[in-house]
Amino acid sequence: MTASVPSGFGHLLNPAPPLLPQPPTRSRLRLFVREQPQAARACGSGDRCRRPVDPIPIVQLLMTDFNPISEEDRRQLTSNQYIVSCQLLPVAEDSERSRKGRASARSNAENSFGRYGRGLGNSDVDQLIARQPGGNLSGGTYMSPFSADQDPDPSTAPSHPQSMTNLVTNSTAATLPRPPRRPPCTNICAPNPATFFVFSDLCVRTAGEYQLLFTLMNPFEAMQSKSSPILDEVRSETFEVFSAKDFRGMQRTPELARGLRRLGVQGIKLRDKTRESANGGAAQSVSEEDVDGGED
DNA sequence: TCAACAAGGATGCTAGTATC
DNA sequence: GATACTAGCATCCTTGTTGA
Repeated sequence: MTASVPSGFGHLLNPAPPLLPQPPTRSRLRLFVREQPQAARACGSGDRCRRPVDPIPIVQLLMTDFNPISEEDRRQLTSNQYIVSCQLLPVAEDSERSRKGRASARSNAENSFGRYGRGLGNSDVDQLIARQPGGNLSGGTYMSPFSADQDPDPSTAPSHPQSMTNLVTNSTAATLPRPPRRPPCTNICAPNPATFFVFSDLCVRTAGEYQLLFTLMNPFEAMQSKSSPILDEVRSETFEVFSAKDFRGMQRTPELARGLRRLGVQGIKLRDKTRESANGGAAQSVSEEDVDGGED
C-alpha cells in the first residue's frame, strides 16, 4: 500500500514544510489513535521500508456528538474523501516529558478532546518539528480511509466525543487518556460504523524516540472552498526506534489489526507469535503482556 | 473437503564498515 | 580501540496451490 494521494492534490499535501497546528476548525471530525505504535527497528537508508513500526499505527475517525441514527452523520463518518497524513516528530532524548507522556497517554485525550485548551503549546511543537530531520519516515505516509459497518474489536472501541458543552457536565471525559467506552448497545441501536486509517508500512530510518503526528484532511473540500484542508490532528504516544541489535522483536498482532484484516484491509501482516515463543523461549510472555495488557 | 507441498515474504542475526 | 550503524544472509512463517 503506497501513499494514496489523489492526483492533483499534491501541493496541498506536501509534507515539507511540516504542517504546524492549525487554528481550530469547525469540523466535528476527530482523530483517535486506536492502536499506538510501541517500537520499531531502524530500517536505515537503504532498507526499502521492510521494518515497519510495531504494532502498525491505526487511527480511527470519530465525530463529535455523533448521532448513530442520523444518515448525514453516518455518511460523513464513512466518507472516503478524507485522507490522513502521518509525520514523524522526534522527541528530545533528555526530555523527561516524553516518558511522562508515554505513561499518561495524553496525546489522544488532549488532541481529540481538549485540544483547544491544553496539550502542547505551539512553541513545543515548533521545537519538535525543528528537530525533525528530513525524510526520516518512509512508507505510506498518506492513507485513505477504510470503513466498516461495525467496529472489528468492540471491546476496545471508543465512543464518539461529546461537544465542549457536554464535556463541562461530564468533566471526567476531558482527563481520560482515551474516549469513554461506548455504553452497552441495546436492541434498538444500530451498529455504529467505524472508519480507520491503517498505516501498515510506516518505517523509521534512524533510532531514537519519536511521536507520530496524524493530520486529517479533506482535500476535495479545500479545493472548493480554498480553506485549510486540515480538519484535525492527533499525536501518538512516544515510541522508541531501536537499532538492529537492540530491537527486542515484533509483537503479536493486536485484535484490532486482525479484525481489520479479516474485513479486507490490505497490508496487515498477521503475527501470532514471535520467534522467541515459536522456539520455546520465555521472553515472549513478558513482552506480550507488556504490550497487549494480558489479552486473551 | 482436507492435507501436504511449494513459493514468496518477513524477520532476526551477524559480519563488515564508518565514525568518534 | 571502541562503539554505532548498515547491509546482507539465513531461517521461519504465511499463504496459495495441488492432489488425494
